[in-house]
Amino acid sequence: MAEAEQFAAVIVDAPGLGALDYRVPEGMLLAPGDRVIVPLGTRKVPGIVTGLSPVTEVPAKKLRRVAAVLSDTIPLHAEWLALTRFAALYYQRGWGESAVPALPLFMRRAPGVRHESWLKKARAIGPAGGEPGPRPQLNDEQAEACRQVLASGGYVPWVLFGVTGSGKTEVYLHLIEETLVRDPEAQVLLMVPEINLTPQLEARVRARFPDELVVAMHSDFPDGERARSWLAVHEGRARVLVGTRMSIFASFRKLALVIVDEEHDTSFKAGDGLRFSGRDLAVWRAWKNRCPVILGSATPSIETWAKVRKGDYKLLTLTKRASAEATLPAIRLVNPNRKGARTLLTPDAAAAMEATLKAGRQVLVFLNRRGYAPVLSCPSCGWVSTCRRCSTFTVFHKGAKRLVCHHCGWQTGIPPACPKCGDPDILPKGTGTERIEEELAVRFPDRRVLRIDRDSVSTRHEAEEAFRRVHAGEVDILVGTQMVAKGHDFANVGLVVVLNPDAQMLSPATRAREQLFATLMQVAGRAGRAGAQGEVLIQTRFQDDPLFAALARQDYVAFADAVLEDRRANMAVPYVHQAMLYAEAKSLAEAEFFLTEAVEIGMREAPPEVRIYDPVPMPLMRLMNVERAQLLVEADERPALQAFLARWRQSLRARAGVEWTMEVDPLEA
DNA sequence: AGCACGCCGACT
DNA sequence: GTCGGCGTGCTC
Ligand SMILES: [Zn+2]
Ligand SMILES: [Zn+2]
Repeated sequence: MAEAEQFAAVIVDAPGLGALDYRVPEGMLLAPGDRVIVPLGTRKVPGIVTGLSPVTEVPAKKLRRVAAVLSDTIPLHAEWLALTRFAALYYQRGWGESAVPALPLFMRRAPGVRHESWLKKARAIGPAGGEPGPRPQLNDEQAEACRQVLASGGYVPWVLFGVTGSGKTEVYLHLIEETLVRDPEAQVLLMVPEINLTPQLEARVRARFPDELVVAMHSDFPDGERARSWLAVHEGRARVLVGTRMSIFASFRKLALVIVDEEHDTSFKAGDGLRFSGRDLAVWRAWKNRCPVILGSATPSIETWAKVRKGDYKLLTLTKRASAEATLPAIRLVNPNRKGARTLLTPDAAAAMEATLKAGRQVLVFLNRRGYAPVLSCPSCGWVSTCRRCSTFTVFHKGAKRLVCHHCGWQTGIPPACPKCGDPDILPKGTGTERIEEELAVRFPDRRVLRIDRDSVSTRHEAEEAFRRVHAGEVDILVGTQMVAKGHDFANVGLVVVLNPDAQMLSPATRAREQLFATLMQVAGRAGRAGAQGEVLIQTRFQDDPLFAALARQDYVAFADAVLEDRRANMAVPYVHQAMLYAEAKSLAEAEFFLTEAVEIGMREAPPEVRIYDPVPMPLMRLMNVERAQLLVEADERPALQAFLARWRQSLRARAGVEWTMEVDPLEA
């Protein structure tokens, strides 16, 4: 006897399309969450079943049939469908656009001939085995933090606030252990900011839980490996997932704890595609799963701190450095050399370096600028080296003998003379790590200087080798960018010199100050961790700025409270909510024209509480020969903004030659 | 997003 | 006369 006809609602990765109805062929068994292959126009595309119904509104002649169901594993869980749907609504995209690309390619392709054997191999991975690694005794603060979290029930967002070296990781490991013990099916997500920190932490987690399957996920993984981890988590075999922001879209069978390490790190925010915040989605996911979420940081982001102050997030504080003999470094502020001086390095800094080196300790010189000089320029006519494709300078790299665009990678050779006036005396202007390295080699001829930045160590292996040399004492002076601030402890560094924080002090970006504070706290944490007190010498002409006073006391709370007060007074984020509309075109005029039209449409649709600003060129106006403009939209209340965006997005009409995207909660506004 | 359809400029 | 440029619109 023939069964009643059934229709499947299927989401696909195409903009502006909702769920599409398809006929379910007789004999095909479908459930919500099943991955399918469906015809779309002339193509066959992957899709996800979101519902099944005996009726449809779609006219019969339009209806087509589901081509195949990918039945190699259990359907996607309802919680995962809810997550991707929320992300789509919140970040203003189609459901299919958030859900389908979140699956590894392997999980959205019709199975090939080797599919079965791959699955068998993928499912064969098991725990590391061996003896569990050491379980250090928790100090009373760590123990109290764990006690509070474990005594709580259901959804509670916690901020684990602790300085570098206060033992946050040990708290994570303890909470993970307890979570896994309490429920044999429970799974944990541990998110970390950067790929190069993943293997380190992954190894530590694996060593601690040798009898459990611990898997990793990050964008450097080839798809096969990503799919293997994905499947292990989806099927509930993996108990712990360690990964970067993309891992927030993993499908969990029973998520029982979410941890976001270094939650203030900007890498949790996706810069292209669906511009989601991995940290914010982590909080949503914990809420949905009625489980705790831990946001760990020595310098929480200002939006997170606002939630602590409001009482939305609960605070756990670790004040003690785990190694008892470690003391806070002494912070000393000195005036920078006057503008136009030959070098960035002040006599004060040089003298302090001399003393530290004499005492047999290492020096870390911090400068957040790669290359020899940010630009090459002609003193006679004012010519400056610029990128052919972007509206920016090309950076002078002396060793490589190239001028390089740090935004698009375009390069060119060093011109022998000024291309404009022929003057042969073109000069590097400003200072990067390469130049400092050169200067220090001259100034300290019998000291060994090592530079660590993305140019000097491009592979993970090279980076490890460089850090090994520092640890082994084969280096006296270490010159580095951001790269040295994160994750690595240098036990014998007695002095940190911060050459030019004023570059960031002068930045107009809203978040520049708090990011600088976080960076300085991090580099300061590199000094004095092996008993003797370390020193941090900062060259700045903003010595009265409360930022440095707070830094000297390592007082994040005072700093963050002051920032919040300022933001409230100026009605800035996080007290207002923002979205940005970006337009890209061959010319700035076209991009701005699109946005001007968008403003007109918006003005008709916006309720009074939504404020629409004027279109302006993006800070980097031209990138890769594409010119860009942006438009800021703001509201005091989130729901008003979201409702407006949803409607506005539908009204924006495509224009030939103009690409547009929307970003909710932009980092830069 | 793809992909087809369609309407105008320049080549065999 | 058709080859291909991309502007426009549709996909259950
Ligand atoms: Zn010149
Ligand atoms: Zn460029």
